[in-house]
Amino acid sequence: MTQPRRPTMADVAAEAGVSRALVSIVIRGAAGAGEATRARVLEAAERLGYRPDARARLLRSSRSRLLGVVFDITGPYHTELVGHLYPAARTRGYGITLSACGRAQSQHEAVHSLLDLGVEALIILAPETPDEDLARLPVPVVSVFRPATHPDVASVASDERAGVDLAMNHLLQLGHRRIAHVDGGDAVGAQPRRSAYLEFTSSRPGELEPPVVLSAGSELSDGREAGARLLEEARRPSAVLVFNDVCALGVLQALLTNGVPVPEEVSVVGYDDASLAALAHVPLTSVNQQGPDLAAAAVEAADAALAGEFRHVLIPPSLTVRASTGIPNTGDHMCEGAASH
Amino acid sequence: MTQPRRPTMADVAAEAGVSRALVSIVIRGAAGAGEATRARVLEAAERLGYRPDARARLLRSSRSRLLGVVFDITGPYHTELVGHLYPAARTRGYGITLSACGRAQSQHEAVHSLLDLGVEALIILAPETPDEDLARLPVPVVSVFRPATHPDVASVASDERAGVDLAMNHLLQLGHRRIAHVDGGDAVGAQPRRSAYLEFTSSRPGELEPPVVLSAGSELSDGREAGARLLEEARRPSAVLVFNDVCALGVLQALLTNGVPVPEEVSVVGYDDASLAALAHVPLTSVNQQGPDLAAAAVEAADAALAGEFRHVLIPPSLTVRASTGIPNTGDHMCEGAASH
DNA sequence: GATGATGTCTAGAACGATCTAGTAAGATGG
DNA sequence: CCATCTTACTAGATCGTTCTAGACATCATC
Repeated sequence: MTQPRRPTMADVAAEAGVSRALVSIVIRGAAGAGEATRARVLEAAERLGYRPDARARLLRSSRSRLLGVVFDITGPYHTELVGHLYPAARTRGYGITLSACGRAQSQHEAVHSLLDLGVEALIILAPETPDEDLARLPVPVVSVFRPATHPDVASVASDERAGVDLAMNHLLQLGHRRIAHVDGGDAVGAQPRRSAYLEFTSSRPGELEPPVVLSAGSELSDGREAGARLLEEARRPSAVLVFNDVCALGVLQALLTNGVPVPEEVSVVGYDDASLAALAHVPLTSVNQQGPDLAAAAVEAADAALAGEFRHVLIPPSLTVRASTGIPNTGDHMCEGAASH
Repeated sequence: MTQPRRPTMADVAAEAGVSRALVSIVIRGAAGAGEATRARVLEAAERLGYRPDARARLLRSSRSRLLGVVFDITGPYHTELVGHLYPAARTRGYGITLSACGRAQSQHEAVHSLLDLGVEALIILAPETPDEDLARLPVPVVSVFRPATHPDVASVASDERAGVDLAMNHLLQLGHRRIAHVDGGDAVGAQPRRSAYLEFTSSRPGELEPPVVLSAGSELSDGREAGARLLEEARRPSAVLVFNDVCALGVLQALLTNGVPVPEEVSVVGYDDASLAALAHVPLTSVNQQGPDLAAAAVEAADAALAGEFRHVLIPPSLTVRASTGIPNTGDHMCEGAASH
C-alpha cells in the first residue's frame, strides 16, 4: 500500500544525467536542446512514468494555457457545449478546467474558484453578471450565448435572428400563414428571438398574419401553460415557434393531451436542437445552434482576447427538420411546397 | 486596462504588520494566533481583497482537501449527480474539481488531468477501468454507480435489487401478473437490474408469470426497438420495467405510436427518475436513486478512504409514481370494466 | 529562581515547476 | 589569433503558499 512518490523533474534530470532546466525545456518542447539529449530525456521521463505537475506549472508559468469554463449544470444545452469545448481547446493547445454553477454554487463563486486556479481566460456560458463587471475581472472573458456590449468583453453567440428566420421561412414555405411565438420570458436569448419573430411577421403583412406572442419561460411547465393558452386563441395559429426545446416539449404535451395532433393541426418548432428534441414523442423540428462551431469560436475568441483583441462573433445556426412540422391542413394554401433552398 | 497585481499573502502581512506565516495561520483558521491579531489580519485581507492562490496552496499543502470528480458529459444522470456533489463536498470542507470524459476525452485522460492537479481522492462516476487498476492509482478512488469488488477501492451505489423490488412490487400490487423487462445490455447497472428482475419473477411462480427479458441498451433507439418487439410478443405483458428513463422513453414512443395507450394497455416503469422522466408525454413512474444521498455518501466515502477505510455503500432507492403505471385492463383474474376510462 | 508549559509569533526551507542570466564549446569571420 | 555569434546546457532565483523549527514572552510549578 505504500505508494511510491510521484517522480519529479529532478528525478528525470538525474536519470538522464542533465539539469532540471533542460528537462523543462524538453518537456515543454521548447527550443534549446540537442537532438540526442532530447531523446534521452524523453526516454528517461517515459521510463519513470513522469508527468508534469500541473500545480507547479500553473504557479510558475506566465502562460498557463488553461481556460476556465463556467457552465450551469441544470442547463441541458450547457453540458452539450462543454463536451464540444474539450476538443476545441485541445486542438488549439489549451487545457480546460470546469466549474459548475447551479443551486449549490453561484456563478460568482464558480468564476473565482477558477481565478484562484490561475486560468488565463474565462469562458462563461450565459453569464448573469453585467458586462462591465466581467470586464473588470483580472482575466479576459468570453461570454457565450449572450452577445457582449462592452468593448473589453469578447462574446460568441448564435445568430438568433438568423435562427428565427430559418424557422419562420420553413413554416412559411410549408404554407403557414398564422404563426405564433411562445417566448422565453427573461431567459438568456429570449429577447432577441422575440424581437426577431416580431420583425419577421410584421415585415410581411401580405404573406403573414399579425404576430401572436404567448409569454412563457424556459421550463416545461411554462410550455404546458402556453400550449393551453394557444388552444384558447380565437383563431388558432397553425404553427408555433417556441423559445427552446424543453418549453416546446411542454407545448407539445399540452397539444397532444388535448387531442390536437402535431403536425397535422399545429406545427411546432423548437430551439437548441438539444438531444431531447429527437427524444420527443413527436420528434421536434428545431433550430440547431451549431455547438461545435460555437465551441471552436469561443476558444478562438479567448485566444484572441489574450492577445488584446476582443471579438464579437455570431455563429449562423441551421434548421433540423423532424416530424413536428408539416403542411397546414386548413384552408387557402396548397402547392406551396415548391420553394426550396 | 492595466490590471493591478493580485494581492498575495505577503501584501496582507505587510498591511497587517505581521509575518506571512501568521497570515497563513489566520487564513486557514488554524490555531496559534491571538484574537486581536487574527481580527487585524482578516480585516487587512478583506481590505486588499485577498484570496488565497489555489495553485500555491495545492502545491505546498499536504492536505489539499480537493476531490477530483470524473463524470461522463453525455450521461444525463451524471450531470445531475455532479450538481449534488458540490453541496455535499462543501459541507464536509472539501472542494471539487471536475473533469469530463466523453467523445473527446477518455476517462483515463480525465483521471490523470485531475491527478496532475493534486487532488486528494477521486470520485469516478461509472468507472470503465477495472477495480484493480483503480486501486493502483496513487490516490484513493470512490467508484460511484458501480459497486467495487476490490478491497482498496471504495464504492457508493444505488441498491439495484431494492430498486427493482420497489418497481416490481408496485406493479404487482396494481394487479399485473405478466411483467417484462427491457434491459440495458452491457451498460453500468444493467446486469444487477436484470438479475434482480429474474430473481423476483422466478421466486413468485404462483403470483407472477415467467420472466420475459427483451435485450436492449441505454439509448432511446434501443428502447424503440425493444418496444416494437414487445408488441410482437404472443401474449403481451401488461407492464414493463425498463433499464433507464431514456430507454423507457423509447419504449413509450413505440407503444404510443402503435396505438397502444399507456398505462391503459401497458404500464411502463423507468429507472433513474431523471428530469426527463417528468418531461415525457406520459410522465414516467421511475425508480429514484436518491442523488443527494448518493452524493453525500460518495464524499463521505472519499473522506473515509483518505483515513484508510474503504467503504462499500448501497443507498436504498425510492419509487416515484407518475402517470405511466396503472391497473391492468385485461386479466385472467380481474373484471374487464374495472380499469377503463 | 530555575524549569517547564503554554501561547503567540517569525525566519526560512520546502513544494515542483519555469524563467533569467550566464557559461562553455564550437563555428564563423576578419 | 582574436572577436563575435550560435548552440547546448546549467545554476539559482522565483511563483505564493504551507510547514518546521525555534524565539520570545508570560505564567504556573517546584
